[in-house]
Amino acid sequence: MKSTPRDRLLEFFELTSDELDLLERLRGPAARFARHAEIRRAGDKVKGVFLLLEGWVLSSAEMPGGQRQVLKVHMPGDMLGSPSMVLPLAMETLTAVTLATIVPVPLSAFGVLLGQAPRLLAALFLSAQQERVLLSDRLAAVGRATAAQRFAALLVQLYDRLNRGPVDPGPVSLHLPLTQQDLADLLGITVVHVNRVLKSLVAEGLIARDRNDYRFDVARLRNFSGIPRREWIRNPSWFRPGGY
Amino acid sequence: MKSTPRDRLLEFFELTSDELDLLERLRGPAARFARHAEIRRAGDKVKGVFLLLEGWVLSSAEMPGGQRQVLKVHMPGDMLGSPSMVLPLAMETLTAVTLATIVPVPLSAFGVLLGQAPRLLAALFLSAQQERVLLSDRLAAVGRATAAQRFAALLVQLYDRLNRGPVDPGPVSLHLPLTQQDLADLLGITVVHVNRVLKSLVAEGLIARDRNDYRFDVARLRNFSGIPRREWIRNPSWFRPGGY
DNA sequence: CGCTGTGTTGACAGGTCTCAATATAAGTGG
DNA sequence: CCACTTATATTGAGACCTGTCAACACAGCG
Repeated sequence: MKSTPRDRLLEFFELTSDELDLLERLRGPAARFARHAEIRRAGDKVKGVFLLLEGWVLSSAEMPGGQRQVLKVHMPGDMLGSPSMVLPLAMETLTAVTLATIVPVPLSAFGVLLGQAPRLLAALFLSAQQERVLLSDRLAAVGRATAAQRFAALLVQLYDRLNRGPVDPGPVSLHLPLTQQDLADLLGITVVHVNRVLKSLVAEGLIARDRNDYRFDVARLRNFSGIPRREWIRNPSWFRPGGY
Repeated sequence: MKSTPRDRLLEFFELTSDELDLLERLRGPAARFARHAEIRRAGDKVKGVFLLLEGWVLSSAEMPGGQRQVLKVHMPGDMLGSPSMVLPLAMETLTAVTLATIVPVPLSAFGVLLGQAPRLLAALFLSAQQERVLLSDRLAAVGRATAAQRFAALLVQLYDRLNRGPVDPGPVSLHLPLTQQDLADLLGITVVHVNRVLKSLVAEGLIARDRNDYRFDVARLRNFSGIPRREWIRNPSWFRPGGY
């Protein structure tokens, strides 16, 4: 039961099959990218957005010193590169972390979408607001939490995206196809320090780790991270896209 | 020539006067908030969004230890609290930093807006993407830059919002109605450290300061900060909201 | 005038980074 | 399948940035 772009658009309210079909028709041909391949670089001219069908992708900003800050871990169903839609030159580099299947959506096609399917546009609008919430949580963690708490927050956030249950379960396991360098760029710390933080979290019993497989108690780790659980609205009564 | 909500919505393309009038009609009565007054607290039930007509407002997330991370400095014309639109409980606390005039927009009214004016919705969608870009730049600065660079980035970003010229001017001056505690919560550092950083930036000649008035060379400070200048699209050819 | 918020400074502790070396896993070409 | 190369992980020592605690200066306000 993997997530698709449809699922992501249906996050907040239902859409008709006509609306969803429109999205399908606008798709370009799917392309595959190997691990570590760059789908688009920051600074490239913006030609469109991308739908992620399979695999994980990182979007990151690059600093002058060659450092990078990973902005988001994208999973199947995500729309990639949408913030750069308002820019002539892309702000984020998109890098595959696993073998990834991607469908480019040219800006012209996206314009049609926005013009012809107001309810779809509304879904995209709410989705953009959701992304702002997630980014804000990341900013709060990076700005005001210790490295260990940031890692805890990351683990929990990734878990939340993969399992959207109504309540926190007990111990769970999670496989991350990310290198410690990826984690460092995600958390805003050094590779060396990532390693030390992992060791200390294991020592304190907050997580268990075998390679890239992590086991932890969601509620306990979330509490440790300091980032609250986010509940999302669903079919809000105030929302009537498409008129009465 | 102060900015209004109209200006913000017109950032990316033109709107008809009918569309803008719709927005005006949905406004509730304006309210005023004194310096340091809280307009809404994180955790409050989300009842709507707010339009900022006058003054500056901070939106911030709060951490368990009582710490806070300021997410954005809002200026006249901004829509406040929109990320929380997808949440039952607000994620950000909104605090006036100057005497502020604010118009609440209930969610029901906002729903009407989204349903009846697809072009307005499109403008809001692009605006949300723009906010994602700005938030991402902040995350990159907080995650991968020194405290001095973060402050430089903040100064330049605030300048950019107040003066949107096509090219970086030479020396400019800027008054910030923010306490050093505000700056600390914005940059993810301590008040004490803010003070030290300011002193060192002055010592190196990158900024001049008199109280809350700062003078600096925009291009030089931007270069020091490591955050690139963002150019925004305007009337993109691909964008045809409302159909053909 | 005294209170309170804000700014400033110093000494010290702690978290994180840098540099550097080694270990382990993964990938490649023969 | 092995030998080699490369990527990734791990560990240590010391420097640096930033935080903590505490004291004092200064400004705004009643």
